[in-house]
Amino acid sequence: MPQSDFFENVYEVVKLVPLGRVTTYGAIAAYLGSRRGARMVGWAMNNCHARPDVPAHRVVNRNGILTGKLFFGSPTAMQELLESEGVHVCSDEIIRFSEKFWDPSLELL
DNA sequence: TCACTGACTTGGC
DNA sequence: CGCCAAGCCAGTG
Repeated sequence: MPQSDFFENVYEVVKLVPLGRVTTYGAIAAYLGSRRGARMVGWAMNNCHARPDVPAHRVVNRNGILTGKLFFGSPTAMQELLESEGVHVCSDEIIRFSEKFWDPSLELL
């Protein structure tokens, strides 16, 4: 076990997110069992720098806002990545987020 | 063991 | 539509 199974679980779910789709911290946390554990998901993403295979840019808050874009090194890196995958972003907010939203506890059911 | 922190969420004003 | 306070869990010092 690398660091923590919890983190690995988060990474696993994030990696399962289809290209062109996005998910939320709460959704992942809910899938793990703790809806309020969304902070842990964010914390796990903070460690995502140790997991290059984890598309953290596909993880946003429940409002569809690119909350962690500032953590990508470049303030536009996250947006560029999403745009590159077909996800339109405007003012740090994902357009038609409802359609792009991918719920692991729902789609991965 | 205790206390602090954090890329969140929700409810209230 | 905006900001504030509380709740939650796990990791680190």
